[in-house]
Amino acid sequence: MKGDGHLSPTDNVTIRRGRPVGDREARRIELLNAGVQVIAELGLGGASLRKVAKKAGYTTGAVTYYFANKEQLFAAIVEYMFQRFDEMLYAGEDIGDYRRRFEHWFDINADSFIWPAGFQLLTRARHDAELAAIYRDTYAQYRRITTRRIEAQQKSGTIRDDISAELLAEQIAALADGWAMMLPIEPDRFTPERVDRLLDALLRQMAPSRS
Amino acid sequence: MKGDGHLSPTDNVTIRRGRPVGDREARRIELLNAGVQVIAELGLGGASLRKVAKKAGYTTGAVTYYFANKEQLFAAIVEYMFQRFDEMLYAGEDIGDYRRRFEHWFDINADSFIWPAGFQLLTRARHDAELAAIYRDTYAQYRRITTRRIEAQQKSGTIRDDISAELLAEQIAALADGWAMMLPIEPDRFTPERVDRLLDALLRQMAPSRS
Amino acid sequence: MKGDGHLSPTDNVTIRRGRPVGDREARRIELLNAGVQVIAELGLGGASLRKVAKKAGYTTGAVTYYFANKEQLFAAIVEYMFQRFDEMLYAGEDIGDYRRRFEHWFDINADSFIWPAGFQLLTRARHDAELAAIYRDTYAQYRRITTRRIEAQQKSGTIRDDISAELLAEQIAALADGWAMMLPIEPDRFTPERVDRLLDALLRQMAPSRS
Amino acid sequence: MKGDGHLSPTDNVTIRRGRPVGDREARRIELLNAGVQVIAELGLGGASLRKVAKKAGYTTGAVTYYFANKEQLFAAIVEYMFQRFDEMLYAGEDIGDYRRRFEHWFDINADSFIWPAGFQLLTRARHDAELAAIYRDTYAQYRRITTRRIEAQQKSGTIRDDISAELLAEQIAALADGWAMMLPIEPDRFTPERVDRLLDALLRQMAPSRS
DNA sequence: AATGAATGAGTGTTCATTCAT
DNA sequence: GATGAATGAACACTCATTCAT
Repeated sequence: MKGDGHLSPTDNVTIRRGRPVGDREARRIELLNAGVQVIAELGLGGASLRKVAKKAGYTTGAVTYYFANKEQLFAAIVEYMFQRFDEMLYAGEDIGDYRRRFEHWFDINADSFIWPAGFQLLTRARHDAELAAIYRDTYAQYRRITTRRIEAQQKSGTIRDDISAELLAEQIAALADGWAMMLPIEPDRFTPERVDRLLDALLRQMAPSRS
Repeated sequence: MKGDGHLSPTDNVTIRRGRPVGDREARRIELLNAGVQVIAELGLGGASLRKVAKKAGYTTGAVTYYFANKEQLFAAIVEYMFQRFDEMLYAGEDIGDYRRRFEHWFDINADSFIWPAGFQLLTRARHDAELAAIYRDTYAQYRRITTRRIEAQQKSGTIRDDISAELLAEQIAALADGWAMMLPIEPDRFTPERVDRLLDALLRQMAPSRS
Repeated sequence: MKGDGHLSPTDNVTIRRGRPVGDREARRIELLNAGVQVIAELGLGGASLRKVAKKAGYTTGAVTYYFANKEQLFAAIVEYMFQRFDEMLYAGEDIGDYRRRFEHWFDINADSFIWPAGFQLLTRARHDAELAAIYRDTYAQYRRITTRRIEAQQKSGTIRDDISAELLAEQIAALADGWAMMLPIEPDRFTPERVDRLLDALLRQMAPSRS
Repeated sequence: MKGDGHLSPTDNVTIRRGRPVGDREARRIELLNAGVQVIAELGLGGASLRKVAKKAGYTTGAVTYYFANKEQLFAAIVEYMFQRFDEMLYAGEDIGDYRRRFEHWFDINADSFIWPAGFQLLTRARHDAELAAIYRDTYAQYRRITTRRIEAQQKSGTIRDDISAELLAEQIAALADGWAMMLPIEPDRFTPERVDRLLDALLRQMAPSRS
C-alpha cells in the first residue's frame, strides 16, 4: 500500500534560521496523511484521534496539539482533498481535457485514499457546519469556473448548446460525486477501460448533436 | 414533523398461519422508523441505540432484542430504503417515465428521511460486509432491469443507441447517487423547477441525436 | 474510619413485588457516600467519577448511570448535607437549644465527612448555577425559620432585642460557615471543650444586656 | 473590568543590590494577577496553567518557569491575599477601627478578585500541606495580634471583658470567613448599608454590657 | 531568559452489549 | 417477551510537566 499520494510535506521545509518552524507544517501533513489512511481503512466511524495518532507514530496529545478538534482535523482533510481537486480543475482548457481531467482524478483515487476518505467526511456535512461551508464554497467555485469554461466551448461549437452550461456543470459534478461514492464500494468495476468508456459516453452526450 | 413517509407498518402484516407475529413485525418497523429519524437528525456518528430506543419510546434492551446488533439494525434500514427504491424502479415502462420516476424519487427525499439516512449508512458499506452485499445486490439488479429497459427503448428508437444501454444505466445511477449526496447538504438548490430542468437535460442527452 | 455518618440506606428497602426497585435508591446513597469520602480524602480537585466508583465498588459506568453528570452527583451530595442541616434546624425550640443544635452539628462534622465535603462543593457555587440555587434556597429558608424563632425569643426576653432578629440569624449563619471552613484545616482546635466555650461566648453575646 | 485591585507590581520593586531582578518580580506578579483573575472567572476547577499563561499574555512554559508547580503558583496567590489582609490588620488601633478595617476589607472584596480567589484556594488547604501551613501561620499571627489588641481594649473598658479576648478574636475570624464564603455566591446581599448594619451588630455585641 | 513542541496520564462521558429478572 | 441495571472499553479532550532549543 502506498496511500500517501500527493500529500508530500517536503516542499515546506526550506532553510531557516533558529528553531525549525517548517516542522509544524510537516507534522500537520503527516497527521493529515495518517487521518486519511485511518478513515480509508477503518471507516469514519472507526476513525478516532487515538488511532490517527498511533498511525502517525505520535501520541494522542500531539494530534490535539496540531488540531484543536476532531472536527478541525476532518475539515483539514476535506480541504486538502479539494485542493487536489482544484489542481485538476485548472489543468487544461478545452473539451478534450475533460477526459484528461477525469482520468487524472480517477488516478488520484486509485493512488491515494484522500478522495474516498474526504468523501466520507463530506457525508457529515449535513451535521457539521464547518464541513458544509467548505463543501458549499468549493462547489460554488467549481460551478462558476466550469460553467464559464463550458460556455466558451459552447460558443466555439465543441459542446452542445441546447442545454445550459450551468446545468451541464452541475450534472458533471453530480456524476463525479456518484462515481466517488461507488468507487470505494465496488472498486473492481472501475478498471481503466471501463473508466474510458464511461468518459466516452459522457463526452458523447455533451457533444453538439450532429446535423 | 411528518417524516415517516412510506414507512407504514401495516402493510407488512400479511395473513399468516399460527401465532400472530404481526406485533413483532410492527415493533421492528417502529424501531426502523426511529432509527431513520435519529440518523437524519443527528447524523450517523450521533446515532446510538439508546437514542433510537428513546425516540421509539422503547427501552434500550428492546432494540437489542429486536436487532441482534447495531449493524443489523442499520442493514435493515438500508434494506428498507432499497425496497422503496425498487417500487420506484418498477413503476412505468418507457423513457418518459424516467421523469416520473425521478420526480417520485425526489418527492420521497423531500418527504421522508429514509433516503438521506440510508445513504449515509451506505458510506459504511466499504467496511461493513453485510451492507456491501446489500448494496452490490441492489445495484446489480438495478443495472439488469434498467439496462434491459433501455435496450428496449433503444430498439424502439426513443433512446440514443450510440452509447451502450449498460453504460447509460450506470450513468443514471451515478447521477442519482450524486444528487442524493448533494441534496441533504444544499437542499435549497433542489427546487421543483430546478429538478425539472435537471431531468430535462438528462433526457435530452439520452434522446437519439436527430438525423 | 467510619465516615458514613447518617447516610444509612436501609429505610428505603421495603417489601416489594417483582424486581427490587428499592435497590435504586440504595445504590444512589452508596455512591453518594463514596463521593463524600473521596472528596474528604482527596479534596475536590482529586475527586473523579472513577475514584468514586472504585470507592463504592462499582464500575465507572454505574456512576454515570445513577447520576447523569458529575455536577448532578455533586449537587446530590450538597442536597444531602443540607437535609442533615435541616434536621438539626428543626430540633428544639428555645434559645438554650442553640447550644444543643450546634453541638449536634459539630458531632456530625466529627463523625461524618459529609459537611466538609459538601462545604467544599459549595465553594463551586459561584460557577455552578445548580449548586448556587441549592445554596440560596437553603439559606433563605434557614433565615426565615431562624429569624422567626429569634423574634419569638426576643419577645419572651431570652434574646437581646437591640439587634434585629434577622441580623442575628445571618450572623449565626456566617459564624457556622466560618467554623465549617476552619474545621477541616485545623481540626485539633475544635475540641469539645473549646466548642463549648465558643458556644458560650456566642450565647452570651446574644443574651439580653442586663438592665 | 478593572479587577486588579491592589495587585500592582510596582510596589514590590524595591532597591536591591546586584543585578536588577525587578523584572523577574514584576513578571511573577503579572502571572499572579492572571491567576487570580482566571480563578475568579472560571473557578478553581477551571483554572489551568494554560489559561493563566494566556490571560497574562505569556507562553505555557513561562508559567512553569516562574513557578515550579501549580501548587506553588497557588500558594503564592494565597500568600499575596494574606499580605493584603495583614495591611488591613495593622491599620488603626482601637475598637472603632474594627468598623474601618472590615469596611476596608469589604472594599477589597468588591474591588478585586483576590479574596474570593484566594479563599477558594484555601479550601484546598486540607489536602495541600503548603497551603495549610500558610493558613495556620497567618491565623496564628492574626489571633496573636488581635487577642493582644482586644485585651488592651478590654482593660480600657471599650470591649466587654466577660468573654476572653482570644475567643472574641476567633469569633471575628470565623465571622469574616463566613462572610467571605457567602460574598461571591450572593453578592447582592452585601450592599454597603447592609455591611454597615452587620458591623453595627457585631460591635454592639462586643461592647461592654451596660450597667 | 523564555519558548513551544510533545508527552502521557487522566478526565467526564457515551456506548453497545449482556443478562438476571 | 421485555426490562433496565450494570459493565467496561472507548472516546474526545485537557492538563501539568518536561526539555531541546
